Amino acid sequence: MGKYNTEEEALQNYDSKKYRTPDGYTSDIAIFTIISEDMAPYKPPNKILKLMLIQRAQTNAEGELNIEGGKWALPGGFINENETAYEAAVRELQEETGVEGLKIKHFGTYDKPGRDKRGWIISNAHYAIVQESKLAKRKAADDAAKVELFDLHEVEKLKLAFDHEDIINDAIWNIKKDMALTTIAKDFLPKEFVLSELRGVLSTVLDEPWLKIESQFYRKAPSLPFIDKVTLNGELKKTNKYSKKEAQLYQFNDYQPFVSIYNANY
Amino acid sequence: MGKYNTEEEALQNYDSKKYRTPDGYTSDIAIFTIISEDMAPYKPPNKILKLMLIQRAQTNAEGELNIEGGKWALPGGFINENETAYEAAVRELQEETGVEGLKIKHFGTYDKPGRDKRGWIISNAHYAIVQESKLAKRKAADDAAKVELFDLHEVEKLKLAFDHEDIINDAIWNIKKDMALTTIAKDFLPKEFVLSELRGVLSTVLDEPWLKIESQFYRKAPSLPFIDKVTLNGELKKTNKYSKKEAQLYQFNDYQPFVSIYNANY
DNA sequence: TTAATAATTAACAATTTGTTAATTAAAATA
DNA sequence: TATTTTAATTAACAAATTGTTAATTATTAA
Repeated sequence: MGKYNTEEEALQNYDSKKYRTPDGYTSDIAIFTIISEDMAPYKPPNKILKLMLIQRAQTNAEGELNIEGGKWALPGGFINENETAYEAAVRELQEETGVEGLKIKHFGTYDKPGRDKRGWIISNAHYAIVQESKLAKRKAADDAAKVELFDLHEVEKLKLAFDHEDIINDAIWNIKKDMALTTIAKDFLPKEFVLSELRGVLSTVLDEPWLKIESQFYRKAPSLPFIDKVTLNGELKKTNKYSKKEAQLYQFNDYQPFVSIYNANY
Repeated sequence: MGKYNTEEEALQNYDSKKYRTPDGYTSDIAIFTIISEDMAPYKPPNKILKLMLIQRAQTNAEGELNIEGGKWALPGGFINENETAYEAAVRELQEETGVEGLKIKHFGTYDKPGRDKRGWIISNAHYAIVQESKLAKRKAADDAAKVELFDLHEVEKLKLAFDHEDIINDAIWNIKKDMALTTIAKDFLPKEFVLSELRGVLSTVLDEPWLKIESQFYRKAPSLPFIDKVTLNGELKKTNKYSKKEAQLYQFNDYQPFVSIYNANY
């Protein structure tokens, strides 16, 4: 027979100090945006994937030297007891950039011993997709000296804090995977878009022959089951935003594509 | 000028108690196996996906009432300061089942406030794939009263501890996704297998027409780029293990298939 | 008026599907 | 021994989809 007869008694006696517990629980966010460079009128703009990073301040609000000060890092912060890592990421995205209601996804946990000199600190990594326009009102937060958007090849050259180089590489890998396997492309696009815009977004991360060869993409795309031609009272809705001839507008529908390696095209 | 002039000084002064920290950091593992039921000689066996669960003991080693005692749960335990969640999962898999060197994958973090009555306890969820034969030597561990393999539809009826129902549903969803998109089927198969075995493994979790319709699967499968026909000094290697007529043996190669929803077959 | 441009359609051979049927080899049965 | 049964494998063929090249369609710019 045990010392405690009810779960209540056992709970009251539970000692969380029996095990060594983490010194911190944090959320980091890789914030991606795709910027459009207008090359010429009546031409689809160049699209480039960018990652938002902050430069950690040398000193904190109290004037103390900051850990990993001066290095570039993913925005993020400590998780509160009454929220999940995901909720903290949403909150921090709002705090860091002032934007909300965006696509955000947890993709990994980083807990390698020694990753943070301050102690046993666990990071939950998320990526977020933000429309370029919304990032305009971004502002430097408490700990951030600077906020900047980087090309992915520029990121490689930066001095990054903690294990953020690993996290960023995983984030990029995850966004590529999701771009190929899910309809997240829609989070980088306006509600109604033309095929060249869709191709531009996909091309920022994917490098497959069916995408690179224009004619192949344009022949297959109109019959993809998860996008529809936009109609306006029975008429096909078209636009001249990027071309002289009118181009058909498309929008994503609710179809959830499911693919497999066993019936794919190779 | 800050109070500290070097990072060393700042670090020494860093107070991990400034933030509320978690009360525990754990790893849980959904251990899957596929059991083969021989239906008749010269017939491919029925394959069924099973999940290994433990029944939490009513009392612990000290005779105290156990939290969530009597309920079924995923095996798992506390993570040590000097290891990652993944390493803890590997260690615990070894402790629980005595097996090692298996496919194991982290698929989620569970940290909803209130998920564990003992406090702010975070779980990192993994799934593992274990050959049925290796599970034979499984044994009940410290906290476990019983260890059992369950069909997925049996699991739904069990009283599960903590938020393990959510974790298990996510584990099943992840194993389906990975079965469709990666070559993990190989972890459920012998090194050399016949097409009916491969189809049996895929069918335990997938329910697509190209798989259900026998003739379609058998016509397409031989040309999949990630499996090869096994040869033995120039000759095709065949077997009679499940059929009267000899069947071709196949093995996975290193080809990493990459699929996308934009050039899939619908 | 003409050239240039991006979107779109057309055309067609090559390949891949979906489907049904035939063939093969060994075991089980009569 | 002859016949039937079974699972694997091949064959056959129409339908659909690809890969590829070329033509067509509105515009704008020259």
